[in-house]
Amino acid sequence: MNPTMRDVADYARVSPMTVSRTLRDDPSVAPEKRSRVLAAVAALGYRRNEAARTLRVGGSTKLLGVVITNIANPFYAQLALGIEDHADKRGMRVVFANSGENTDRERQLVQDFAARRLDGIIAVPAANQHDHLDPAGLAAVPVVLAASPPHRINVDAVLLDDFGGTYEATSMLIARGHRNIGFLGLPAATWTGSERYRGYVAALEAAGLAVQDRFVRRNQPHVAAAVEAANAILDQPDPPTAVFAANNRNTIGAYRAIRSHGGTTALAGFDDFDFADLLDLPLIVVSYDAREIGRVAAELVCGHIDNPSSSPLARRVVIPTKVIDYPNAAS
Amino acid sequence: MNPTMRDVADYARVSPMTVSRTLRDDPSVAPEKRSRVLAAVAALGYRRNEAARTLRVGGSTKLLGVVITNIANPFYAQLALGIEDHADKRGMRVVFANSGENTDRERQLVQDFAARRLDGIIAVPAANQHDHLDPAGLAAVPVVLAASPPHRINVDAVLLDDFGGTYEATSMLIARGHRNIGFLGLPAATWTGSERYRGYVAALEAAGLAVQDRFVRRNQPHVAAAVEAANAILDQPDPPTAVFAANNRNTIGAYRAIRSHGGTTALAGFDDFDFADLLDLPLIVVSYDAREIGRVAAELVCGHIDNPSSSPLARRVVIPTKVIDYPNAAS
DNA sequence: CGCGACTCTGGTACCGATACCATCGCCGGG
DNA sequence: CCCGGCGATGGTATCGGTACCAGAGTCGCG
Repeated sequence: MNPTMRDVADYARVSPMTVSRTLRDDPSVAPEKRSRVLAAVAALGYRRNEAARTLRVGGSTKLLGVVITNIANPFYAQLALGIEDHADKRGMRVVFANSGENTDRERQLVQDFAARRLDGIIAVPAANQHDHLDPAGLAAVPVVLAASPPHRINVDAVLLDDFGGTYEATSMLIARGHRNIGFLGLPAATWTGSERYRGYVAALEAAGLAVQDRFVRRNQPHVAAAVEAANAILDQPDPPTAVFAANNRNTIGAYRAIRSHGGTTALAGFDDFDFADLLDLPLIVVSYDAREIGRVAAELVCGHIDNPSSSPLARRVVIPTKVIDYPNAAS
Repeated sequence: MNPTMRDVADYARVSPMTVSRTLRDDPSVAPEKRSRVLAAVAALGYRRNEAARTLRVGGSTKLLGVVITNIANPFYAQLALGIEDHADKRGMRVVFANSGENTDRERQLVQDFAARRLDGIIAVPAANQHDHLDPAGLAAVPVVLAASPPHRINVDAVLLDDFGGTYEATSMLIARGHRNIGFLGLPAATWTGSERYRGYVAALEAAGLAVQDRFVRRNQPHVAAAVEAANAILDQPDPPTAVFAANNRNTIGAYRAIRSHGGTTALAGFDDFDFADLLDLPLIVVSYDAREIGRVAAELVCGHIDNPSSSPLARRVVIPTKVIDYPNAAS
C-alpha cells in the first residue's frame, strides 16, 4: 500500500496536521519540523492523495473535460492545444473524450465527467440536440460549447463565422466566372452543416444563381464517402465547373475526385490544412485560428469556475475566418 | 450544494446504505425500496461522487494518463484513438497532457498523474532520461512507454521499427542511383532520433557509401527550422541528389525546400501523412499503424492494472513499418 | 512579576461513499 | 411451539486529508 499522511507523521514524529500544513505551505510550521517532514516525505516516497483532498476541500478536481467529435481531425488537435495553453496557466489538466459524432455517447461522456466532478466541460456537440449539456442536469458543472451555439440551453459558446466564411469563398468562385457550383456538405442537423449550407445558398442567390440540388451532397462521414459524392456530382451531364466543400474531409475527397477527372474543376473548402499550398491543383480555403477557439473556450469556462454565480450569461464569441487563395501553379 | 447520498436516503425514507446498494445493483434490495430510491435520485438529480467512492474503495479512478510530446503532430491523434479504443472497452477515460518535448514538464505531469492516482500511464518520452517514469517513484502506477524503449527503468514498451524502416527507405534511394543523400534528423538524445540516424548510416555503409556530415542536420524543432536546414544542405556546392527526413515535420520542410530549388531532389521520409499522394513531387514514406501502437500500449498497461504483480516483465512489442512509394507524376 | 497576545502544535470531526457486522422479521423443520 | 437460518436493512467505522478549535509554550510590556 502507498504511504499515507499518517505514515509520514509517524516517521517524522509529528502529528498529521503538521504534515498537512507543511505540504500546504502554511507558514505556521517551525522550520525544524518542516524539514523533518520533508525528509520523511522523501524517505517514504510519499505523495498526497488528491482524491481525498478534493473530497475534504469540497471541490476543484483541477480537471477540464473536453468532448469532441473526432480526434483524428487536425482541427481538434489545435483546439486541444489552445485549451491546454489556458488550462496550464491555472494548473489544470485536460481530459479528452471522443464522441464519434454520436449524441448518445456524448451524453454518456458528459454524465461521466459530471460524476467525476470535473471543474468544467468544453463540448463540440455532435448534433443540435443539447439537453444533456445543460449544467442544470450536470451537477452544475459549467459548460461551454465550441463551434455550435447552444440550442434550448443557457451556456456560453465560441463560434466560427461559418456563414460568412462560406459566403465569401463561394462568392470568390462566382467572381471568377463560375455559374454552376457543387456543394459537399455536412448533415443539416448540425449547426456547422446548416450554416455553411446557408452561406453557400446566400452567395448563389446574391449573384442571381439558382441552387441546383443535383449538385448538392450533404452527408459524407469520411473521405471515401466524400470522394464518392464528388464523383457523383462530376459524372453528371453538364457538371459544375467549381465545388465548395464544407470541411477538410470533403475538401480532400473533392480534391481526389477532381484530380481523377482531369483537374479542371475549381475547388474551395472550409478548413485550412498543412499541405494546402503544396498540392498540384489550385485551391481556396476558409481559414481560422482553431487554437484561439480552444483558448477562448477555456477562458470562458474558467470564468464560470471562478464565479459560479455568473451562469446565465450565454455569451457568444465569434472567431473570424479568412479566405486564402492557393494558386498552386502546377510547377 | 449538490445532493449527497444522505439527501437521497432522507427523500426516499431509507438508509444511505440502501441507496448505496441500489446504485451498486446489489440484488439484496427489495424492489419497492429500490424504485423509491431511483425515484428520489431522479427527483433530486443526484449523481454519485466518484471522488468519494474512489477514496473508500481504495483505488481505480478509471483514468488512463497519456503524456505525449506534441499534440499537433497527427501521429499522436492516431495514438490517442488507439488508446481510447481499448480504454473504452473497460469503461476508462483518457487524460492527455502535452510535454512540449520538455523532460522537466514531463516529470511534473507524471507526478501529477500519480498524485491523482490514475490507474495507468502511457508516455512518449521527450528524451532518453527516464528515471522519473519509474513506477517505483510514482506510487506504483503502471507505466508503458511508446515509441522509445525504457532506459534504466523496468517497464513495457511499444516500439516502431525505426531502424528497419529508415534502412529500407534509404536503401531504396540508393537503389535508384543516389550516391549523395542528405539527412534531416531528430535530436540524438532521443531514441527515435538515434535509431533513425543509425538506419540511415547503416544503409549507406551497406552500399559502400560514406556519411558526409555536411549533408546531415539533426535538430529541427519545427517545420520552419526544417526548411532552413534543408536549404542549407541544398545550397552547398555539389549538393545531394536525395534527402531522407526523419519525421513528418522534416519531410514537410524538406519538401518545401526541394520545391523551391526546382524539385529535382528525391525525397524519402519517416511518417506517412494524408496528402502524401496528392503532392506535386514524388515521395517515399515509411508508414506504420500509429493507432495500433496506442491500442497495444493500452493493452499492456491494462494488463498491469489487472495483475499488479506482473510488473517486472519489461516486454517489448515492435510495430512493423512499411515503405510506400508515391510516384506523384506531375499531372 | 503577572497577564494578554502571539506562535506553534495536536485532537477531533467531517467531506461522501461503502465494508463489515448487527439486527430484525419471517420461514420451515423438528 | 421453539429455534436455526436466511433475506433485507441499518448503524458504525473508515478511506486520506483538512477546517476548526483548544492547549501549550514563549515573549513583551506595564
